[in-house]
Amino acid sequence: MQASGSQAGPTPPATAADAPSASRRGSGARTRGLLLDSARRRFAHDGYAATTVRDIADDAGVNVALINRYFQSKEGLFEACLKAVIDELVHTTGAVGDLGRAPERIGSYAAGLLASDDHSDALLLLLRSSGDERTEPMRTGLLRTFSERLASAVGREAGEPARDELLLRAQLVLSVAFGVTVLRASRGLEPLASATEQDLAGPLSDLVDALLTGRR
Amino acid sequence: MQASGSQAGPTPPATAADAPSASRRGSGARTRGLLLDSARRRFAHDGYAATTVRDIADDAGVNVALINRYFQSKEGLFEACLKAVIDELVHTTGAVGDLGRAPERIGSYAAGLLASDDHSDALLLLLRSSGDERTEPMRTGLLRTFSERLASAVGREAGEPARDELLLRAQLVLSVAFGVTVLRASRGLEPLASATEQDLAGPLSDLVDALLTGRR
Amino acid sequence: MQASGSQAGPTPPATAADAPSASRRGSGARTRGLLLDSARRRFAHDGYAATTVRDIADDAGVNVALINRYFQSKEGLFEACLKAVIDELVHTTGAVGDLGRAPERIGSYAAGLLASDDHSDALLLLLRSSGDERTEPMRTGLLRTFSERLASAVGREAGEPARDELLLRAQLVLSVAFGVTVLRASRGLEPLASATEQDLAGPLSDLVDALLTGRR
Amino acid sequence: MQASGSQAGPTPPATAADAPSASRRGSGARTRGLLLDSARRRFAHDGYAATTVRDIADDAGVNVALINRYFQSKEGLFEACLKAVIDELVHTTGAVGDLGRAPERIGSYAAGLLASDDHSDALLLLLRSSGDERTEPMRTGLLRTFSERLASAVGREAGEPARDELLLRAQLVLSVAFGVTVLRASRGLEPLASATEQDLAGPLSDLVDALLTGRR
DNA sequence: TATGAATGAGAATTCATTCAT
DNA sequence: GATGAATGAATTCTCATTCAT
Repeated sequence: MQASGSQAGPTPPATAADAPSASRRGSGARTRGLLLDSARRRFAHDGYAATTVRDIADDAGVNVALINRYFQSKEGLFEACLKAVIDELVHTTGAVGDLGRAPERIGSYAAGLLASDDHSDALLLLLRSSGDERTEPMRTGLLRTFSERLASAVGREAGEPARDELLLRAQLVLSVAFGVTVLRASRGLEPLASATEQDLAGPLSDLVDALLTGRR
Repeated sequence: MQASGSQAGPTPPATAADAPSASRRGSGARTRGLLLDSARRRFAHDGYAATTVRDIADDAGVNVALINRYFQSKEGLFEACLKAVIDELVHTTGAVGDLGRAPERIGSYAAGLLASDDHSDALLLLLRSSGDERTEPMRTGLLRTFSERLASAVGREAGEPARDELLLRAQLVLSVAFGVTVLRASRGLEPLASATEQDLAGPLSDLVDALLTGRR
Repeated sequence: MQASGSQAGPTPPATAADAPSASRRGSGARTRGLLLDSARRRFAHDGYAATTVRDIADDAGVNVALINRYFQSKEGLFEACLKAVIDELVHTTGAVGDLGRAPERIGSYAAGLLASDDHSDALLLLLRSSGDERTEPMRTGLLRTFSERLASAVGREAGEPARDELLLRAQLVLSVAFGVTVLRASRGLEPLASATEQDLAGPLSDLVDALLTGRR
Repeated sequence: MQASGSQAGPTPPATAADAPSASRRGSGARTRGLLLDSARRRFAHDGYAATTVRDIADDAGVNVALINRYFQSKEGLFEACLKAVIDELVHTTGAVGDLGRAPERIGSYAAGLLASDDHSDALLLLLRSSGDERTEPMRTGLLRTFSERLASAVGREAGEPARDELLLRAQLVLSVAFGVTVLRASRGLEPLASATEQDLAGPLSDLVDALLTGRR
């Protein structure tokens, strides 16, 4: 579920032959989308500083100068990616509230998230920084939102520990998500690296259960 | 537990008052150590590409050219940091085996690790890459070692689940460690950002308990 | 006979008046040519190590970064110069075979070669090395070709001495060419430094005659 | 016949164990000599700019800083080499006058010169420049002296051509010497590269004969 | 809208030289 | 006299960005 459509296999070079129709008129939006897609992948995997605008443009099969045309700057492109990712995640995780307090439902929801390449990239991107302080609040805001949703999804429940304690525990759940993403991105640590959604669902449910629905 | 002493806050400019005596002869080792220290911090927090050799040298209060003198290249310095960190962690986590199967002991041990700035930097560094493929095996090797130790620390126990399942669960515990480190590095996500060792110990013990020892 | 035209005195700064029109689109080849020209002169006269890419770019009236754009590296530019020079010389000296055995024809041909600034630069460049071993065969190959042509131009003749002896003598003729070039480059050794083509033709014919055709 | 004694094989690394006696006192002169020797070789073969003071010091088995101690600067060391070489050559070639007008004597004398590694280095060094204009006159002076000696060695003779014409021819003889040296330094052009003194003597005599003792 | 060409700032690295034992 | 340590000036190269078609 990328910002803009197309894209089947991973990192499609998007050759010029891709768009035989609509040669000029209105092709701007398409180009913009292609750039957003490849930028997200590059930024997520290599980090902001290690990514070259030329890398991105080449991946998108598009001239470099167009990055500045459509996004003003590399920084601007990064921000656009971040915004897109945040929107996506806010939307996707809106469902968390509906999951109710059942830990295994949260667990398998998380497992699904982590097993998808697209969502992995999204999480990864949230950990990347361009060095610009302005984007920090965006990132932190999303994390806060997310952990609050998670806390309140189970918070009505039982023992009702101190709010902060519950929030901390929710953030630990979040930590697992990021930790798994980050370790899986390293490629090479088996069995985690190639664990399927099914492999992850069980352990994650246990984990959520232990942290949030706490006896103790 | 850095290579060379001092170091309290982040990036100490190494004022002249740091070491008033022993000015030239034989001061090489000290300089090397200062560079390793500031490099570790910079690489861990900003990543390899975003870190400038000048940043590092300035932090260490030392001439830039000395980086090449002592480490051949920026890349060489990074590798040296990685090696140091790995040695440290292998050593530190050697104790894991002795922790026995008690989850709360593992939990509070992990809490101590995560609360220390030095160890946070170490974990963070493990996630950074200079782009050189040669360092990948070092990283992965440590992670493998670590997760195996963790698995076998509890493996003797009871039900003895399939080795891979246990390993996966151990790697999920590792994931939390990395996830927490990565989120805490963002600064700004409260209460996680300023949680103390005590705050973390409880939830982490629950987590370890659920993942490793647990009924399942 | 340079890659691109103009060029009278040494190091022409390529004033704006050089090419007022055709400002951007498609000007790449021209720029490449300007760089090749100034590089050849600089490398030939100052040697590889003593030549700065900035020198070359300034001589060509062009931004330094374009050297890397068009030739990848300083080394790449050097190699390109070498290739161009070799092609030129192989072509130019193809005529040697046609000169037949008449020594005065070879002598005056050589005189013409040595008196031309462009060809001097070509010979000089053949003596320069960037330190890269890969270019050695190119150089030696040309010298071999050249001396063989020279040898066989007269070889059909008379006594037909041992092939090696003849080749050695041909290489001595080559040596004179390089020696003269090298000494003339020093500027300051009169009358050699400012000897004209006519001044050189006679002595050189005698020399060729003595070495190659000769009674012996 | 190097500037300072010792030195058996080519490029002896001169290990510290070389001088077991006279540990300190008076070792300065020795060090100076070692440096001059290795500098000459390096400068001759690699050129001034491509040679690092560290190369030289390492070859000599001596600390780098001593170059500045004894010769003030890299430039100073180069000048010292040049002076030494010039003195040597002025002395050695003083004999030319005595050779009389017999071309074969001059030829075989030249052959001896070219076949010796030491003298090759000397000639090579004369073609190297540090970029400092001050050394130009030294070089040119020697060349002038030498060609005049050569001219007057045969000048008394017969036809007595115009002085300039004779001088030019003498300089062409010089050119062969430099040309051969330069081509032999390239290593790889056979048979010239490994021609012995005997191989060279004959052709060179012919050449000298044709150029200087000219019928014509 | 798109593109090749050009630019300038900044990065790592090398190197001659100087300092302080 | 000799040496390891340190320094600052250069040099090559990369890269985001802007220009002119």
